[in-house]
Amino acid sequence: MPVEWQPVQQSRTHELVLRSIEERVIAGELRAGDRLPPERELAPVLGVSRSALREALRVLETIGVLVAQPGRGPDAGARIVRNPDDALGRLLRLHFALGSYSLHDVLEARVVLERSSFEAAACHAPVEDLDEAEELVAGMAEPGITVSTFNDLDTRFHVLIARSSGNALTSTLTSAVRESVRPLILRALEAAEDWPATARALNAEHRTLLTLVREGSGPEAADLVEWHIRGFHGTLVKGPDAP
Amino acid sequence: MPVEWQPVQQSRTHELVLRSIEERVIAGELRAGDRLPPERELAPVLGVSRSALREALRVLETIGVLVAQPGRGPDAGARIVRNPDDALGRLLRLHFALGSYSLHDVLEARVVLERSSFEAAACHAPVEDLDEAEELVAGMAEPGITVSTFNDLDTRFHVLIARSSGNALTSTLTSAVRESVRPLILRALEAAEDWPATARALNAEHRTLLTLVREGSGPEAADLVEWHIRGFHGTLVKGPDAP
DNA sequence: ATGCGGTTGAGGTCCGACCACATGCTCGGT
DNA sequence: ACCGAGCATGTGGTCGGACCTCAACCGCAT
Repeated sequence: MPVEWQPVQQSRTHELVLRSIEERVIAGELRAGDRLPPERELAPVLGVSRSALREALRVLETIGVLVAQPGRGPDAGARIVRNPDDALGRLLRLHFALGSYSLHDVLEARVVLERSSFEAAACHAPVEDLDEAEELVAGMAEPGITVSTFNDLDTRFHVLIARSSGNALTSTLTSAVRESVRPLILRALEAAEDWPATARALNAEHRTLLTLVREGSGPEAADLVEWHIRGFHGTLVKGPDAP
Repeated sequence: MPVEWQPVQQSRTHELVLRSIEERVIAGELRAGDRLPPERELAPVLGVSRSALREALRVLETIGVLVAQPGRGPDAGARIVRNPDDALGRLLRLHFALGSYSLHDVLEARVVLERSSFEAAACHAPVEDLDEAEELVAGMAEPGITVSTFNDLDTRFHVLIARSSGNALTSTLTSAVRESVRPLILRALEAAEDWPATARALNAEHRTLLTLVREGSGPEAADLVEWHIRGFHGTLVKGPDAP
């Protein structure tokens, strides 16, 4: 009485290679900073062609686990690294574009993640991060600021707070989720009726948020950022979205 | 007075291909279900070799945006799909193994995400999902259950609730985060002093959680799941972790 | 000692060939 | 007319070799 019939997946070679390297990483035999043997050596050792190996390496590269550099120095070759942010960002961006996730889903995720970020940041954010955030807010207060620059600084503001919360994982997730809706937000801002007023209003919230974080008022900051995000997304769905 | 000097990034060919396809996806020209031209046609059109194209396709495949099947039917060839879960799972698993994220980070992320999941599930989870969850809980109550099976069912329980919350994004994230610590949890459970008692205690919490969700008590369910997860991770850090 | 060019080894790219597989069609037998 | 065996075709998957670019290194000439 088998519970379920699962399709027996024949493995393509590069998947085998991938699994092999993956296992080494999970077993702790490969750690950040380690170097892999040159492709031309590793391929015959694994018993596959260089193409197959290269495809596996490429996958690891897009996951943010590997970087490769030509040349000869100590930095050359394939090295294990830890750079999840880009990979996660691209992943969510594409899937959001494909409609795997609705705008509502992203909104809720942002609220949940950023509430947590701001609450944690209020507890233990380094002052230098807050000073940097201050500069970003100041930058956004610039009169005559373009939509694009504002969007840029806004993203960096939210991501910075997430990073300063001390939690690398939620920081990465926050960043990726924020990135995934960036083009949408950009379009919405461009369609705003009174752009300077909108910018001023949004930035007033940023300033208040920063103040709350500085004085350690975690819950208040969390509530405000939820309101901030929800308000923002509210203008999104009412934006240039009537098919 | 240039604002910043940015390193001019020479792009590797497959990155260009990737960007090109990515743009089509984001622009909405490529949608889920669409098929790409055969590799042998597409490569010369893009002006690159098949190898370079294949590397780009491989990347898209690991992101969960593409699947490829040989053969000739209507299902053959490269098709755009939406399957973010595996990709995200592998990504977090590897990065957790590499130490990009501490156990504490994962704990906090789980708490935040699953609180949200359970709260939302209490509001609008389909009854069939809850019935399925009921079965999982019953399965975990089985006397003499092995650690491995329990871990399996536990994972499915949490992921199921996340999915039934109606938010695809937080569901994916929850699932991926839970998966990333699965081997760790497995080891911790195996090291438990009184395994049957531990299993009973954990499952009593599951049952209560399910009841709370059924009766729509969102906040209570959220609080309990936070306690549930924190307690669990508490045994983790005190577990077989003394080097 | 210094500066410059060749050498070397790394990844990046390309090409051409073959393999495995599933579909779809043709052809022959019934 | 029907039906099954078997070949043709088109797809991704794999392989091996060749060449390119790049960066460090070595050694010669200044």
